[in-house]
Amino acid sequence: MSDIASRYDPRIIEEKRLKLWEERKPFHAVAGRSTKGKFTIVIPPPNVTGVLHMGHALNNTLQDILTRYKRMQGYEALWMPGTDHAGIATQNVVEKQLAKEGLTRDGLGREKFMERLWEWKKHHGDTIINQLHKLGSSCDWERTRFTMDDDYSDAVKEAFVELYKRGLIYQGNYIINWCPRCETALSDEEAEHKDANGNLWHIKYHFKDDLDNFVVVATTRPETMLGDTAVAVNPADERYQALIGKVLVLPLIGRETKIIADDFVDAGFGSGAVKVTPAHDPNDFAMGRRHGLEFINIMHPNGILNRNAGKFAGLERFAARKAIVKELTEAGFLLKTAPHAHAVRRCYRCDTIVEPYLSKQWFVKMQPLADKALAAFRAGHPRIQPKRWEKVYENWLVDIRDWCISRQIWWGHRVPVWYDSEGNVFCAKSEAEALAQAVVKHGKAVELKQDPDVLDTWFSSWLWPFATLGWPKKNADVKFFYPTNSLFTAPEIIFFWVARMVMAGIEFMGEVPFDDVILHGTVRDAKGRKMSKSLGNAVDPLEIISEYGADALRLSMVLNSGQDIYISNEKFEVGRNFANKLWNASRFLLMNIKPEARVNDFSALDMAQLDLASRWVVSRYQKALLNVGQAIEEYHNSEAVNLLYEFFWGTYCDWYLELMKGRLDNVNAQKAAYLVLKDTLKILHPFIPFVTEELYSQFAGEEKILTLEAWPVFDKALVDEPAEAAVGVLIDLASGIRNVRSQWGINPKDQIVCILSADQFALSLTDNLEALKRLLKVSDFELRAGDTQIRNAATGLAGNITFFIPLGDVIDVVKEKTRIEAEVAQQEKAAAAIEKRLANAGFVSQAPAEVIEKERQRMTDLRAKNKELNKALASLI
RNA sequence: GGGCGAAUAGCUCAGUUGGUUAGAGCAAACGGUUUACAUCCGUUAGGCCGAGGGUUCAAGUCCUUCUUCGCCCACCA
Repeated sequence: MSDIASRYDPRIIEEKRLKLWEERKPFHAVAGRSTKGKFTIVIPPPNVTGVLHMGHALNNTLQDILTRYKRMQGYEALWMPGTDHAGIATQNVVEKQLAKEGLTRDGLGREKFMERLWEWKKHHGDTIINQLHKLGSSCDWERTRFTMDDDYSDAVKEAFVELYKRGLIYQGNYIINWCPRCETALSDEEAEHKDANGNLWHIKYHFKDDLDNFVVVATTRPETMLGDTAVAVNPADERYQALIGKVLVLPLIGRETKIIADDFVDAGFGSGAVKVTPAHDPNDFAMGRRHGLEFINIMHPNGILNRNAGKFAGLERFAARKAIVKELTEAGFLLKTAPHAHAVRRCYRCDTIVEPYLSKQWFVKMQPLADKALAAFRAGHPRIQPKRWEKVYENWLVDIRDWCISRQIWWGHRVPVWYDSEGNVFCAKSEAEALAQAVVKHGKAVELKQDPDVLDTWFSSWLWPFATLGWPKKNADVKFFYPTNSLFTAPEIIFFWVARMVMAGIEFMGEVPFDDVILHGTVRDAKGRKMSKSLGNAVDPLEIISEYGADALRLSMVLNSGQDIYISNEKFEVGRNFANKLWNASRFLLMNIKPEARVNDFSALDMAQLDLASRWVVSRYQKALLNVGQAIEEYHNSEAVNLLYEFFWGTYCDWYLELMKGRLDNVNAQKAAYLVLKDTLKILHPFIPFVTEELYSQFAGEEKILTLEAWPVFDKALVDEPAEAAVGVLIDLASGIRNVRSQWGINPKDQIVCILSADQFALSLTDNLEALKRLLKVSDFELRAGDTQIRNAATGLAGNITFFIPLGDVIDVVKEKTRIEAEVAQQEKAAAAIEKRLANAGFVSQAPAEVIEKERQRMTDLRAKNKELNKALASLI
């Protein structure tokens, strides 16, 4: 240990710790093992296609902090890892790969395509899990789950069949969000609104019996006119009342269409007349149903116009738009084109503009589920942090809409529904069960065909908190670890995932799946932009780990976590430097303390004989321990790290270790120094697991798994307010003077030793030392001049009082004078302000007595301090 | 269009139910280092707390209006 390197190298140490964790598997959680109970977190399963990015790094660091902390506290802590099959995303990846080989999924066929998908999963599926290891995540890796594992599929089928039985799943023809590129339905959440600058085209629809006159309709999607089956006006709109029922002729294609009246129409918008395309617009669909209109689908699923589009058939939808506008213009039907900003829905996976499309899909009836979730939420479950998201969550539940869960892709859980030749539906967990149902119905075996569609990825993820534990089996894990305690995730998936997990939890387990939901910020670059591959501003966590270390990555990220997190390379230096400081402070101790000073706990300290500085640092440590624990419990991680940073660096290293240097022969003090640092390593461990565990092991003389060591217990008896006050004064005094710090010390008899440097101002401190002596009740103290520097100066300039002042310091004395003068003025100003306040009749009559007393005391203190400062000032000149 | 949030030092943020002279880290400038650490130590400078109005003995903190930014939701063709 004495030849321990003076610089911390995270690469070597982290690799070593990771190997040890792999061998010993310390993160494995066993149901029922701890008497203190469980602590459960489920990981937000990253997409199996994913590679670790900064968002994951933050998310997983936060989870790891809490998991390690709870584990140290004696809870049976389970952090459940896993990945999500990410239906559309994964299929897209593999399709791209196929495209490179000149293959398509249709060309390959469902079976072969699925083989390719599984092959891909086998080779690339563990990438992100491996990367999570490197971050130091203390997941129970043996339990790693994938949302398409066999037993997980059982859970998905169970959920579907159960909801179907309960009447909460239905199939129907509705307008849904359709992505023509992915050729699948999307849920409302998967079709994101994005602002776009479009046009509002005003088109003339002429009357059949009066071709010279016309009605003007405005549209942002002129190609949909090919599917128009009515024009609607508001029944109260006087301009159109007489025209209701009249027949119009659709431009370009000549189909006849009627004017209908519907309250939906806003007379104030555009011309007040709306073209109605029931098969290609959700509102028009509703109107179509109300008025019994014809539904004309003009488009193939891939966005190419079909034969209902007449001469425009075969054109892609936007090419068709262009062509139609051109023809309308040429034929004189286009009245005007006005620029129009509006929101367009886009596929959240491929950003393609979504087409409202009429098709037969499976839906979950959400109202009954949402009602229960809402009731639970209003009873306080789950708690959401930060609180401002609570309303967002609540509003979504209030305005709940049914969930379209079928997808026309292949990668995913197949809809567990079979049809007979007549189209009868048999919903069952297996084909055999479906067949049995069919036999009951028909009295004989018939041939069944399974629904070709798969389920929305989120239909499996919403079961994550209990399906990962083994549900629908009622095993010990489910019983012990459910419900989970905390869920850490990004606000983006509050609807996709969080709200739906709550619903599933209530529906299938009878209990909300987590107590707390912590929504953390987005990781951004230094300029505040979201990190993205396309912007090229993404910081790769793996690069940071190899350059600065995983500990540095974690510490810096947590330290910088406010609402959003702004990341740039130099921020990781803070974390790296901290780990190095920790390394060196430990090195210093190990080099300087005797073996018998390496004691186990504070009971080994002889408190009665302990020097002032050690009593001080022990007391400060106890307070840090208390506050850090509290901050972690409240999820205020950045605060916890700040406290630790300040305590370890600012208190322990900058002051205590420096004071220690004067009395390295005191074994009792060595014990204190050792104990405080050893415990500091413990409370730092959840944040920076690698370096702390390595050093802790060095201290122990054997390899330790720090997350399995007990969290230190706060001991109120070790809090020593007088010692804190006394050393506080010392520090106050010393801080004001350049370079005095290392010349201050407290000897084993609790006497202050002041070795004055070549700084004349220091001499003036005699007065302050007298005051300090009184305060500390120290019977005698030494004033000793003489370090190398002073001696050197003295040799050259003996006999002259100015020999204490090296030439450059004259300027410093002047500076010091200026500084004190400014301080005096400032304090006088403050004292005057308080005096004024005290003279204020309203203050005296209305402020609480203790506030007044405090203010009085403050004023007295300020004035007294000023007196002292003035004296010091006088002695300067 | 509806809702939510933010605005404090050059940057990132603290600032507890109104009650010290508004703090810290980073960056900057200056200075230091034979003796754990230059990934170190010290010092300095830098703020009408976004703007206006109000409540109060007292406002960074509470109320109100405005400005700017961010986020979420949304079927006005």
